Amino acid sequence: MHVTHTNQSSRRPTVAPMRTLKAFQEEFDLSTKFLCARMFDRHRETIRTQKRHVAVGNLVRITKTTLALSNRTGFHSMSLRDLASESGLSMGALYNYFDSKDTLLLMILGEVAAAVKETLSSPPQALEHDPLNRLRWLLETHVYLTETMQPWFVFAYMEAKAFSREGRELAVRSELATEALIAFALADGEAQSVFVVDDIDLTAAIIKPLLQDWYVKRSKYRRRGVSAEQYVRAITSFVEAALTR
Amino acid sequence: MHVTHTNQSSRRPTVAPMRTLKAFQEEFDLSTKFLCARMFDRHRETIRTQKRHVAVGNLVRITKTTLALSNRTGFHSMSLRDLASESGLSMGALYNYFDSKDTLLLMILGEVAAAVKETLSSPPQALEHDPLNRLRWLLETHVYLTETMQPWFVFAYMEAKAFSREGRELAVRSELATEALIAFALADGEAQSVFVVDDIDLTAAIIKPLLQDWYVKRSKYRRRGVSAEQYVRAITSFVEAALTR
DNA sequence: GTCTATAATCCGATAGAC
DNA sequence: GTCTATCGGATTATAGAC
Repeated sequence: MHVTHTNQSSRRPTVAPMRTLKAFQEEFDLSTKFLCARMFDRHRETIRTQKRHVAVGNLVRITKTTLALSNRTGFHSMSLRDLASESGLSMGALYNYFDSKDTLLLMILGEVAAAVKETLSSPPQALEHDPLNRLRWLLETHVYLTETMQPWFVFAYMEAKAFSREGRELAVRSELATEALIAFALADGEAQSVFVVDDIDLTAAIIKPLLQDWYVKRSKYRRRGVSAEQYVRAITSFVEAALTR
Repeated sequence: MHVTHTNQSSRRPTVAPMRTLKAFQEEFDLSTKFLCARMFDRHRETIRTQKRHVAVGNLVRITKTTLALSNRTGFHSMSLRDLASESGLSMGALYNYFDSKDTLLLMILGEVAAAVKETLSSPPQALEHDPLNRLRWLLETHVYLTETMQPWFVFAYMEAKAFSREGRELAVRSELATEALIAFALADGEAQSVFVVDDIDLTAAIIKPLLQDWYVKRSKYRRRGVSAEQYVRAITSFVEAALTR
């Protein structure tokens, strides 16, 4: 483990040691199995199968297949017959886990929103008065989070608009929350003269797409051999150069 | 008309006068009517209606309705019945203009790709050896282009993956072309010591989402009262601050 | 709890009248 | 050129056997 040398007096504080993707994944369990277990707990009353290990196992198969098929051609064009045959369950069995196709969508969206909230809203205490490193932590954690749950985030990004008002609002709220966290770090940095920011909200708004591109265009970066760590470094140095004059 | 004062010796060259959105729209005719007229010319052999003004008028109604319905819930979930009733044409009449739903998708994608190519591949001659202002021109022109054709670009962005290999490849090629234009300006600026760029392709790749966010998240910026001109200024100063140390 | 079989509906596409 | 009517097939959702 490295030791952080913060040097507030120099114009360019030293870089806090970056977590690796692996370290992040050891800190937060975001495995499909774990996420589906939470999904089961959250929808116990509507899921007819009550044996926990059976239900969770089937939810894993349902979720994995749904994400795979939807991210190829869209949730609406995925038929429940395809989902049934690809996941190894029957049509009738599927309806033990959700009462409509829309509900399935909302169950997945719900877990994405919950993961964002849980992961991003607890920055380390030590960074409370250190806006530069809090921004770094935010960018890094977001990239690692979306890297770990990539198919989930692509799904949420592409399909949120397609269904009920409830789904759309969930997505909008989640997105605005992330932007608010960025804006907060920017405002703090501005107040401490660490950053030079003209319009805080607008700047936060244009930092956001840098985070989204990582999972939306994941295949592009994979083709070019860019790792999550490299991407974090790239956007971090880009953003910091833009914010510190 | 303003006169451009380029001052290559100073570290921060003076800003070239920015076109307004209106000036751009007077330079390029990107009205739905004009785009549908080109669409008619390009598909004359498969469109059964031969009277030009009739065909173009109906293509306008078809296109406008398709973009409106698709951008709300996705192209695949828009039924041809919805398209017929909303556009005021009958199911049968629609099939005079395309032979399948996929063809309709490709017709729209084709006009988007053509508009990108035509608009972005002819930067003013005066900017040939001026990477800073060529980058500015590129960002500005892209924002104005996508502002003018916003529903078209959202459609291309969201639906390209959903259909045939042909449609996907069209979208990927068009996207990479834009990225190459950015990369070219960056490489040029690096060679002239105007920019400091570590990894040219990666930097170009992360500038791209700044351009896409303008049309993908258009409603967010509308809600906040951000104009196209303001957005251009925001991303231009952000990018330039990041590139010039 | 899961399966098979089927109901009820909606879809893209076409044929033929006008 | 456009409309109405209709075909074959696919879709979501359910009923009932095991």
